[in-house]
Amino acid sequence: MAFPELHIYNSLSRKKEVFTPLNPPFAGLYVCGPTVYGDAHLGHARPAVTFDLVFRFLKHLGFKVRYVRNITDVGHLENDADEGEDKIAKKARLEQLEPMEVVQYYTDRYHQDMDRLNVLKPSIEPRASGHIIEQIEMVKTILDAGFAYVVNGSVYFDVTSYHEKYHYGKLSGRSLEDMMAGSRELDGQQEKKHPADFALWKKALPGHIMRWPSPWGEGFPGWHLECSAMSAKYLGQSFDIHGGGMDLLFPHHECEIAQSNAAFGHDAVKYWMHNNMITINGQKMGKSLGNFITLREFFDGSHKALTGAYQAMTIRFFILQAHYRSTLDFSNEALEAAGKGLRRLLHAMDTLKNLEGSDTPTVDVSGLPQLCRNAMLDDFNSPVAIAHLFDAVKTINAVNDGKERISKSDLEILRNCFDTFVTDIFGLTGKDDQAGDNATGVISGLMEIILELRRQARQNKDWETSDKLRDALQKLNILVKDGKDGASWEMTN
RNA sequence: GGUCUCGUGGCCGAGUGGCUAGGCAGAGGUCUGCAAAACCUCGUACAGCGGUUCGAUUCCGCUCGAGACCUCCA
Repeated sequence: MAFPELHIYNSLSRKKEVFTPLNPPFAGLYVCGPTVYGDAHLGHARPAVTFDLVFRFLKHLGFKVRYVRNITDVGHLENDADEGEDKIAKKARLEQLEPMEVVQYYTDRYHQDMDRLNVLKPSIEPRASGHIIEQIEMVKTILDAGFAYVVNGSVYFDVTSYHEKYHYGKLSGRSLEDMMAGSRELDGQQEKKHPADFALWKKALPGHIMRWPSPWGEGFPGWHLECSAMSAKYLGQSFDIHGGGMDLLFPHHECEIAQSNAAFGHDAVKYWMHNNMITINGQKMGKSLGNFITLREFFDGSHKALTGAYQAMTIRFFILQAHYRSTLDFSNEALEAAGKGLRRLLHAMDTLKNLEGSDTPTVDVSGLPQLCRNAMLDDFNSPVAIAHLFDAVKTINAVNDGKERISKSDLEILRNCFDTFVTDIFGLTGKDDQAGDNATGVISGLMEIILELRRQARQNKDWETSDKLRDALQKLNILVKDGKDGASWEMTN
């Protein structure tokens, strides 16, 4: 089977490259998932949606994709005054919970958020805590290869000796000398031979709750090891695409590269993809800055910076309307704009269902699928593909108004194109995700009754009753839309 | 300080050496009992200053400004 030329921007080469899978028709994709010690915020939605798009599009192209996205439940070290305390462990102690209880709680909530964003589940979602053995094995291999050393029950990666044979810093474009200058006093710094050395295995202090036995004593795996170990386990020692946020490029991914080379003797990853950050007031939204808004707060509008609640689909569309390598600035205005645009797009899809073909067409839309496809083949350029779809929206409306005519075959092409791109690839749906299926059914039943009563009132020119119903419904965020063929309604939060 | 991005019309955001995306807002219009919704029409913007070029928003240099990474971060 031949695949069309997909161009992917590779962070390693800093340019777009033609995607050539290692083992067609298979494609391996690994993405750094969340550390589950808090609710996911808008920033977490970016890689989730971005690589969901990659996942969906690769499948659309005919690849058999294995998508691995990990859950980090061992926690990374805190580098503040807490002397190397594990994030998960810290949260656990504060809340008087078992560490795994915290992990379970936030993992479940993460899944709920992802479901609402219509992010497909990855093929495998491995947990770091479930792969301690694999990580220990990898540390052993790196030690045997001579690229690590043991100090005091901890194992450190020896960047200096690694750099003699390989190139440490090739992903981030840093030199060892620079890192020397920029280093600062951290826990364990005295134990390291070089400031850039990083922990593969860390000895657990007495108060540390999360700990596992190892050849070097009780401890826990280093910050970067889990991704190397788990990607190798599920995708092999060489695989196609590794993704994650730009902020992980250094040191996390740089260290992953070093670990893989040290352990396997070659690079593991062919294409590195990095999504850019979401900003708020021009600044990165992030945990450390405390300027984040959780997805749940968006869904229910409870954060004080929000002027209202936003549907999950609005957030998804907002993200897709920007290219994944650009920063995306959040504001209420921008989100509202996205929501309205999305509604227009979905509304046109409805209209499309009812159009009829003509034998004397005045428009030609047969090129649309190729335009959308080409945009996506060019480094997943969803905003351009969406722009093409909006051009088609204009045509759809014109046909609907009787101003233009479309051929039956073009109509079929249009329907397929919207189904394929809007629904399958962009994962945008019009279904209301706020209420459960049961409640939704009841609501639409009630609305039918109410609108029928209102229709009767209007027939009798009883405008007072008609307007009263309309206004009352509006207060419940239900918008009544009077059209030529009667009224319809919509939830507007 | 080091490494690196970016600066597009009121807002969000694509893209390109010449043919000047798209969405939202705004203005006008169609429809409507009114309104809303829906639909149609309308905007030559690319930080500043130089340079290369027949021609630059797009290439180069400088200035100014913003941001990311260098420490956990998506």
